[in-house]
Amino acid sequence: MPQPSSLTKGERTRQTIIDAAHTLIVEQGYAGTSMRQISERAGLALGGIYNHFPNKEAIFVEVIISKHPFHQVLPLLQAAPGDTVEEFVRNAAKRMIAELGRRPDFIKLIFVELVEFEGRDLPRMFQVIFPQVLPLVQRFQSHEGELRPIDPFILFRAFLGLFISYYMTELLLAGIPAALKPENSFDSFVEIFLHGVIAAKDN
Amino acid sequence: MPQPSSLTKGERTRQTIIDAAHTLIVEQGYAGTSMRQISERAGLALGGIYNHFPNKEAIFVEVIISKHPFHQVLPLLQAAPGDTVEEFVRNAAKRMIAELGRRPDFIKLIFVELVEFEGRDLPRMFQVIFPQVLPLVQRFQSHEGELRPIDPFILFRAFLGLFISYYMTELLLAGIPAALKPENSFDSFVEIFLHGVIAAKDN
DNA sequence: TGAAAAAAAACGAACGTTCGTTACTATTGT
DNA sequence: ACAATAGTAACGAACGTTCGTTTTTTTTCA
Repeated sequence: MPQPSSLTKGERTRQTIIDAAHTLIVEQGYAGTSMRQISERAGLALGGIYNHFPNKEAIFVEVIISKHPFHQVLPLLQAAPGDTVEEFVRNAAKRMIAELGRRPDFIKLIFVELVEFEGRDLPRMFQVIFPQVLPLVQRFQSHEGELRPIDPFILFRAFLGLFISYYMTELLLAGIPAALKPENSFDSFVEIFLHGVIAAKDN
Repeated sequence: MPQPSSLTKGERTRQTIIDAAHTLIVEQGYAGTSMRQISERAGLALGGIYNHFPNKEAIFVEVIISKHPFHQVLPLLQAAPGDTVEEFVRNAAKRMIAELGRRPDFIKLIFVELVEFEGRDLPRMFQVIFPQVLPLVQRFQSHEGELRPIDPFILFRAFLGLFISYYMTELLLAGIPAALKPENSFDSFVEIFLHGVIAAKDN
């Protein structure tokens, strides 16, 4: 019975494999995940996988490319509303952290990439991701007058680093006594970044 | 009679194993490193390792505890000179990035920890590391008057995040066309952080 | 001190298991 | 129909670990 789907069966199975591999690689890393685990989670026989991918590494290259956090986060950031740079930064940061919170495995995929694919596919990843970053940099550039004279690409790096590390430490602190964790960390991070980049008002 | 000043043979071998495992785990991750690789690099027969460690995981727990970057970085930061907060931040950041540059494997060990030991030994790690962080937070606290009213622990998180991510992106950008990389990134990062945290001078 | 006894450490083969991959056959989708 | 997709079984290699044994280091006691 042909399902009312524009996708062919093979394409759907291929996506199932990618999804299964994705959740496994996030939980266990690349070397820690076996083809048998993938086939099991995908509801497929071991041999069947090789109709869709030539080998294990090809699966994970596809996982990292298609599931890369930047695909979801960057457009979200770029579309953040805000006429002033302050509004823009606040909204962009809020969006990013909300998205990271919704998908906690985003960050871990980057780590797996760094740990197990460094020097192999990392340059390729960046060729895919980097062009998407540029429009966001321009978004900073458009507020040039309101900002300190800092290279907009550095602005972007600082922005990303600050809020990714906010999210990371927030994760780490999950196992720490709550008494030590201050409230409103998020707002403080926004404050630090805003004051760090906004030009002093001369009036 | 055991010499109190010199290490016993077993202790020396144990350290050799830890060192070998450390370099391998940084290069390949935990699951990607085999006991045979460790034994080979340590110049030891495969079976000999088990005179010093009960199993593979015990080795890596020891690696992560004894080689954790914070052991080296935190004291360095705490001892950073500077009477004003500006001098302190600048020197501390400089020291940290210099140390990270000298030992590029520091960061990767944290990634391996996060990817492959998450939820297992991470709480224990933090029990070891966290007490070392507190004196550094106090270092920020001592400059309270010069700073915006931000929780000092958040200050510390922002500081670490900003400069670790400076270092990370600097690494990533190694594969990117040099034309896109602005000069003096480091100083810009320091500027952003300083302006972000220093109270506005009222004069 | 120095030989004997004990303990620790190193060895290398072998264990059972799991790994990624392949070959081949059966089934399915279009 | 026939290509695409699924399943089954098997391959050799590598995995972590254990084994009995030998070698080296440390301790004991004259």
